[in-house]
Amino acid sequence: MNENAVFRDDDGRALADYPRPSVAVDTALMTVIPAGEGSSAHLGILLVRRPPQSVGALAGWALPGTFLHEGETLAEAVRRSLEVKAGVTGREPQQLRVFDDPARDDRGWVLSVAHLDVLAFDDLERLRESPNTRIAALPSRLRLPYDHLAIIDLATERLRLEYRTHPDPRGLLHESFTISDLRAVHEAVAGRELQKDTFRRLMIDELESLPAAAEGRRGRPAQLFGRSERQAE
Amino acid sequence: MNENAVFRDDDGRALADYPRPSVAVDTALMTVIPAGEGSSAHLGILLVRRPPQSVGALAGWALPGTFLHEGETLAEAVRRSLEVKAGVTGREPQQLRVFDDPARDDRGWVLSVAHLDVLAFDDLERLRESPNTRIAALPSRLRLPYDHLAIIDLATERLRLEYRTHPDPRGLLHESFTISDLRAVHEAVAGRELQKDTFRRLMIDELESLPAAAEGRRGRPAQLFGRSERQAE
DNA sequence: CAAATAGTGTCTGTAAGACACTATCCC
DNA sequence: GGGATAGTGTCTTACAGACACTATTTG
Repeated sequence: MNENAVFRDDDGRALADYPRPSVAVDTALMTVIPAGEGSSAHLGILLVRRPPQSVGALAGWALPGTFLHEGETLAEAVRRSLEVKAGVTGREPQQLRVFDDPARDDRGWVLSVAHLDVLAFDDLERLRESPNTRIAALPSRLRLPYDHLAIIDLATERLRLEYRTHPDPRGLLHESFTISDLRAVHEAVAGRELQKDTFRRLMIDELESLPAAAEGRRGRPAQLFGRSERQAE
Repeated sequence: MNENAVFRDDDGRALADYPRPSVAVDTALMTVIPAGEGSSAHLGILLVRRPPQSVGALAGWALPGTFLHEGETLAEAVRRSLEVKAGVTGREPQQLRVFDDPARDDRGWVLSVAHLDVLAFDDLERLRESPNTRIAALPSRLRLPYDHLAIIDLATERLRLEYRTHPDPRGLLHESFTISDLRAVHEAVAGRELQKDTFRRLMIDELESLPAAAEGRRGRPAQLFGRSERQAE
């Protein structure tokens, strides 16, 4: 501890003199919803039902969030909020930006640090029965409170950047997959169709081929790939 | 105000129940120091002298920063700290990230939101006489407190990204300049030499040529350019 | 003239995009 | 064989990087 600077800031005022804001975290937990009948794979976002006492004029769904506790890092607060509110274990929450409009929350002075986290759809399957969570397809027409729509936009943009140059940096696929599987994920993230030949040549160097082919599908069986070490870069 | 949710969070606890962190801003105000005798143009960072009561084991220089005041946005706090600590008017503070290690500041629980801002060297000239500020060349061997070295690295990286694809997004040059001037700035930001022919062809489409040539220099006079509208993109 | 800097012509290698073809499975 | 999907050959275009040349000034 610094003996000279007993809780004083650079301006010489004691820290306790300043009013302090509440600091919250809000998380866009994104996933790729697999293709169903008539729909191709698409982005999804985890929403949680807001408890009755905090429901205002807006709809009852929101991004999971919580207030930062003392002695806790932001990432820890994000993981805690995902666990408590949705029973989901997050992975690598990544900061997007701080929302700092002093009037953004009518409950008081609340800063919110927006985060992005990503989980494979399988890991979210268990939420299917819970009435307090949902996975909404994007773009969503739901009305969300605070800056949550802006957070989702930022998160989508960040995710697109990450997937633009790497096969599966966030682990949306599991141990083995075909290049078609991977392309479906990329098309969902990018929000547009990708050419199969160009895509293959772009990704093939960063994948590790497995000694097996996909089974039980139509057409010529495809080579299976795994995540190579290079993906971490 | 929301009548139903009288200062309660989503978990039903009153906001006042939670201890709140102090929130600070720290700013990497960067510039490009023009070429002198024997040295080419290079990046510089504004440092301010820390007042005696806050000086700990580390050296007496730090990035300018302050605590966030009530009712203030982060950008406003950044501008205020630049004005108060260095007499400088900042431009467009941009968030880099939140430093959130609970133990990062031994004065207490302090989150710091790191920012990047940029000023042309001319606008910093007036600081020359002040003993409480300095513009340090980068990379600096100074020992700085807290996470300030990490902030500078982040800021440098961000600046490189911005200048990689645009002529002068942050206004490091004034109304008119030659492509050589512009290249000197880019070499300072990138930290390496750039080829003059490739650089010219990369930038020329985003510049607006002025009906004049540079005077008072050696060699063939160069065309002058201004910032075109496209630079805002 | 020489020195110095501005600006251009042009070749090379790489890579994305696009089209068309071949390959191999299931029914 | 027909349908479906996997995978490749190859052409075009674009563009960064590099080298060498020409252009225009000052001293």
